[in-house]
Amino acid sequence: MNAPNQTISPNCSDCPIRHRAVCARCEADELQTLEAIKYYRSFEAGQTIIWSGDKMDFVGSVVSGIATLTQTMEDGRTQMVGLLLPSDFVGRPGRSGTPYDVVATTDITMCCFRKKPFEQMMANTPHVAQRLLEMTLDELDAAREWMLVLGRKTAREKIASFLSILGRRDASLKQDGNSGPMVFDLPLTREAMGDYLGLTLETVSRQMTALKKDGVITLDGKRRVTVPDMSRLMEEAGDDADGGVFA
Amino acid sequence: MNAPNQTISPNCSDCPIRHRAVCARCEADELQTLEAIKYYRSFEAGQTIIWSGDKMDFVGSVVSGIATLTQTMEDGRTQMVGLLLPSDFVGRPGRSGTPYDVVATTDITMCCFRKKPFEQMMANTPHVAQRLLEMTLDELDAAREWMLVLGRKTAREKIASFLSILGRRDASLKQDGNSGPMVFDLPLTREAMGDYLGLTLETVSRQMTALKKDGVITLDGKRRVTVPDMSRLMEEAGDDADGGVFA
DNA sequence: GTAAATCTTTGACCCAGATCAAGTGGGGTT
DNA sequence: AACCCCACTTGATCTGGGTCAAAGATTTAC
Repeated sequence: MNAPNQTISPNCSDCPIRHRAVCARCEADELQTLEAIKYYRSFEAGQTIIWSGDKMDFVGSVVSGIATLTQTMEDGRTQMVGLLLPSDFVGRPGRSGTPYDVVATTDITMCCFRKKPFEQMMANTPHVAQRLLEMTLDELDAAREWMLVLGRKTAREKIASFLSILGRRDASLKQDGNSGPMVFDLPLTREAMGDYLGLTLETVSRQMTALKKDGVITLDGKRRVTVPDMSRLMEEAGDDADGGVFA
Repeated sequence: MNAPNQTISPNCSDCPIRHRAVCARCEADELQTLEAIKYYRSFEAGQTIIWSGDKMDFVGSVVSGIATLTQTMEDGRTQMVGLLLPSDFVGRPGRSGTPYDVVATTDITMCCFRKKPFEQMMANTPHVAQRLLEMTLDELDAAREWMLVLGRKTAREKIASFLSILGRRDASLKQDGNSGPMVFDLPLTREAMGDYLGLTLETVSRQMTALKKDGVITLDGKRRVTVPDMSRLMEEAGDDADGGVFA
């Protein structure tokens, strides 16, 4: 269906992901194999990277761009079950398929490893399996936190939770020393936000407007968000002050 | 807070969990250590096994009884994020705490391993880490499937999804050759079901009545459910015929 | 530069599920 | 047997968010 570009790159120095993903250890001696089997792959905005049920012959990390994990019912209702931002890992070592679609929301580049050799390497390198386990536990925590959002929060709280998570993710990526107001771009349309939050796009729009009116956020255009007071936003989200995990 | 009973048992022959959990391999040579450090722990219905935020110094499997994983907001809204049935594994190797409460719903017995030695063993036994990873991926799939339920399904579909998952879990435990109608007991109150499904207890009750009236299920008392036609139930749940994963 | 296609906002109305408020019924205890 | 305690059911009403519809506002295409 999609014919992705595919380029081989000899080293990982341009991966901005050392600190989170597996790729983080590309230079460790025992992982030189990773370096050897690594390749880059790009997809255009809107392309489906993997279809639900398809076999997936690689694992990898997002280098730049954004993708979503979505589940769809026969009648078209869809729920986003994950958001892949730069540095996030995709892949299910030991599994052949995915139970959800992976869709590029923007143009996206990924750093990939073919699954077979990756798994082989995993079997020989205990700490990689442990690292993978750790990442998977993070994702599980995030998914469970999101269950609370979906099951029990109001529309306003859902939007605030989303913005809060996104803002924190964004800040940690660009290593903001959280000084001053937080500014970031929404990587999703109102409809995609609705699919993440279990809301309609109209409700998303209305609640964004309401948060703006109440001074919780500022909008510059439709997509650029400024949060003058993070703790205020988290209060709106109904979170404990400490905030939560989200990958 | 809770002072659980604690008994040391010399072997795992009474664990009905060989096929799923880590304990499954108690007899493998390389895992004799597991046998050595194993112990049993019992909790009464209603006891909180671990409080959110507490450190958790063990991992283990449920031998008998049922426990729930729940998250609670300051104002008391709660969302169940997982259900632990016999054979399910609890624990976060490499993590010190849990981000949710683990509560015994019935009297429960668990087969536990102290975390330190368990982790040590994990580091030396690659396939255990891989097994753990696999189990965690299962849980992640289940959590994501549940996100679709919470975010996009109607009350009736939620109830049907819950019954369908529970019925299948129950059948696989007692190795039913799915012959004839499926019968099982609800391990949860209407309120707990509501907390799982993001509904109020009244809505749960009403939808149960409606499913009964429409012949999708039969109720014997409040808790015993009969499903005459499983595919009918799954249709009500809005699932693809193949059904989904749930741990 | 204008047209077409999106994405977003806003308004009017409606309905599924929440909330509030009585009941019902079974299982213990004395 | 009479009482209590809980889990559960059922009814009446309310409301947050969905649905339907119609404009803006941006971006893309030619």
